[in-house]
Amino acid sequence: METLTKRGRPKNEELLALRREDILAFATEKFSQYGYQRTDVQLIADGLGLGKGTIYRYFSTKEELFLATVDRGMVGLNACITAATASIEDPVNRIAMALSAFLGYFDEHPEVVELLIQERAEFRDRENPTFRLHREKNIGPWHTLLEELMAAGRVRTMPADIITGVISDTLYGKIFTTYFGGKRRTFQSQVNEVLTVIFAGILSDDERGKLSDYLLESQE
Amino acid sequence: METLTKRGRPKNEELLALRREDILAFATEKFSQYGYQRTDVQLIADGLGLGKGTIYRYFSTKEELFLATVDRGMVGLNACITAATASIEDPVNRIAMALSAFLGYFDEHPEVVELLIQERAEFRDRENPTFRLHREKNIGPWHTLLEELMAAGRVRTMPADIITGVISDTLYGKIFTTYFGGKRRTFQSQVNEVLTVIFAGILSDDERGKLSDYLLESQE
Amino acid sequence: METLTKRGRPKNEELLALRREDILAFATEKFSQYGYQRTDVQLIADGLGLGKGTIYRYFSTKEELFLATVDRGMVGLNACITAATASIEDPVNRIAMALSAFLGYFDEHPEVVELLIQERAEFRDRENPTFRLHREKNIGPWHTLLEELMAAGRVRTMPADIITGVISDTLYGKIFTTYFGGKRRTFQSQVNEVLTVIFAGILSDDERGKLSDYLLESQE
Amino acid sequence: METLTKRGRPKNEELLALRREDILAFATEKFSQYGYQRTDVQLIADGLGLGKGTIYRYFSTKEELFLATVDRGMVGLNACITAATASIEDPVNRIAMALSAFLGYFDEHPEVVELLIQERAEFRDRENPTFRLHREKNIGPWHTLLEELMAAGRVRTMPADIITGVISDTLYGKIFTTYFGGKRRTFQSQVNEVLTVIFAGILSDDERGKLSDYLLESQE
DNA sequence: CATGAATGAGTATTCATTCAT
DNA sequence: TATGAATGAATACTCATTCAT
Repeated sequence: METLTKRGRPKNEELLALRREDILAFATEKFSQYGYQRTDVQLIADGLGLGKGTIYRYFSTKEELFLATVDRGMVGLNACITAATASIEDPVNRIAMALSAFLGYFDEHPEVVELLIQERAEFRDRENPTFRLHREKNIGPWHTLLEELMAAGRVRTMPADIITGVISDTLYGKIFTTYFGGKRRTFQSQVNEVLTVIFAGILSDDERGKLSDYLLESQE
Repeated sequence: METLTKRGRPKNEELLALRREDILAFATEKFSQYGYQRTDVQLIADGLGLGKGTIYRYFSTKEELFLATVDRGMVGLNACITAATASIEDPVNRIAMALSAFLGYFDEHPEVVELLIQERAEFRDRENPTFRLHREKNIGPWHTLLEELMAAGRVRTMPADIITGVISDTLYGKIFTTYFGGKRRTFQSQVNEVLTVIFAGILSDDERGKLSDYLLESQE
Repeated sequence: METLTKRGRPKNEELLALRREDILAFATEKFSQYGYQRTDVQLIADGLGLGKGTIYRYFSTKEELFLATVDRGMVGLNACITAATASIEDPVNRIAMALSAFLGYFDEHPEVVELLIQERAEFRDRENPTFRLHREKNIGPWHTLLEELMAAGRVRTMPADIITGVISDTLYGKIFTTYFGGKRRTFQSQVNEVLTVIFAGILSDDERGKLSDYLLESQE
Repeated sequence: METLTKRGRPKNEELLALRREDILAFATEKFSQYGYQRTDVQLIADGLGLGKGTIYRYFSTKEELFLATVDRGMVGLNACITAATASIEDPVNRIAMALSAFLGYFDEHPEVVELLIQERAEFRDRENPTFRLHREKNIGPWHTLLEELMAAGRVRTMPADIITGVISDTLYGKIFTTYFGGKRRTFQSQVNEVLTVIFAGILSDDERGKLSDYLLESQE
């Protein structure tokens, strides 16, 4: 019957989504700034000029709010990698761009690194950490790509998940340790270091000769 | 320290034996089990059969107690690496053994990984995270070693700190991500994966041919 | 009330029918089920398919809504007693029927017992508890009746309000304590127990011999 | 080992019990004054000059504290009845004294009535309401007594639990309804009313003639 | 008229730290 | 010296009520 005579204040879906995004953006900032435990929900509400109850209308617990910020961060990462690699034809270059986009995303959004670390520390017992859910959802095409490159002799033959595993470890290790002690090097040099070592390890002898083609150029 | 000045029979051996080390060992277990925030000092006191006030006689705050457990973990790591590499003559093998000992230490002491993560999450603003203090204290000889290997043409020429940086990132990334989602592979295969990729990246062409010599042998 | 002035077909019979009575009936159920404090207005609105604001259009506060449910319960009690005694000629029988109807009402509507208890607990400071307002409004004719019975020698001579007081206490005591610990006996046996003891106490010696005439018959 | 060398601040059992009693006494006052819900634990702590945490050292939840006050009230009731009936030889008189002591206890401790009502309202779902636990624990000897009186022909023959049930209902009804609307009559006249009606109902014809012997004398 | 989004006062409970014994 | 009783600041979450649409 509601479909016929819509009564009462209509809800504005668009506005709701905007508000949700506003809350997540601000909560991301605060959680990354103070850590999960020390971020009072009141602080978030105040900072947004909202009542605390309003926050709880959108996220029923502080934990849910926090995990939603992590998810948002990973969605952003994925979008960034997709955008960066969309137009790259050459598969090896695609991989290089993906690594670069991955590091670039966290370079531009260090707050997301904090969220990952906080999640790891405070919710260690979660069965499926957010980053892992996203990794599993998005890793498939890269495995396919690597296997094609192996077949074409451009990458050394080995199980694809060893490669993505090491890459993943390296990248996560890098973002964690980088922000562990403050940035020490430029984004560009970080990317090149990773590419230099990892590509040297996985590329076939032929491709290894062209390694410098895949590095970021100095932006003088 | 009592061993020097103690004369006569102490009144209560048993109680004297309960000291810093006992507290730290138990606190390590609990902090890694429940996380920093959720570990009550009371819990630690109870588990040791001590009064809460006694804990505070050894460590003046909970934070100090926690950081002391992290430090204890790093001291243990260093001792482990030193012991593992002490009798190895060949420098490349020493490096391989150090990597192996590093991974092996955290494999045997996953609780120390937790401590590092907890420290990172809860005390992000510390100027000098414990692991970094220890890294800086112990990295020097390895840089020297690498430079000698470069001079001898066994390792590709590049700044030594890039190599140790990548190794460090890889290792930390590995210990973090490994315990992120539960262990996925055996210790041995982890070590070999790391060695395979990293040594392929840093060794000179000659040495790369002998890569398999440095891997752990299957323990069938 | 609409029945007088309504002309033409109302726009939405169904919605008009949802009114005070529907809200009160549902609120009675919920208040008795969860207690005053733990019954959210939202719960009532949801259960009725109404907006929360709509509830507030009928009752300006939660307290007002609650007290209206208690009043409704007492109105129902009164109607029940009136109906049960309307056609009884013999005054002693009328009293027996009134007691029976009283117990019967709460037997059939245990939710009203809850409302009385909740009112007592949550609004103790009200000058005039709902049940008392109704008692005072309806007790007069019973006093008159008792006095006539005393004059006729069928009831022992004593102040009528002592009798109604004890009866009232007994009945309220019974409904409270019955639902205190779950029902323990059948409605019929409860009525007979009360009648046995109370009538034995108030009836004259002559009438006491006929006591069994006033008891409920077994419904085998 | 503690038995030998007792270390640390010794606990003073006596003081602990005193403190517990102080807390219960004050909490009884406040719970009966404001009701369970509206009594802030802070209010109790403040009123006692204690920290809120101290209250929680003695009672781990507000609910536990509250239920302990109810239990304390029932223990007091029992002690009062025991003391009042201890030296009474005549069994019928013992019963009269017990009823009198019961009503007298609640007359002197109206706050306990409030606790019972609050318990009923807020914890309706408890399997064993406090008053019932105590009733069941203490009712046995009274049943025995009544059965002996029946055998001796002093009380009409009927199941003893019907008598104690009606008495219990009447008494609880009286204390509830009395405090429902404020005291209306003196303690003495209440007792006599109850005795008059109930004893008339349960005593044998012989004993009924001596009913006035069991009533409280006017205290001119 | 009807709605439900927004609000924010209100509250039980925890736990690091102190200090009297 | 060792203890553990006492403390009170800190904080997530609820829900009656309002009011813009």
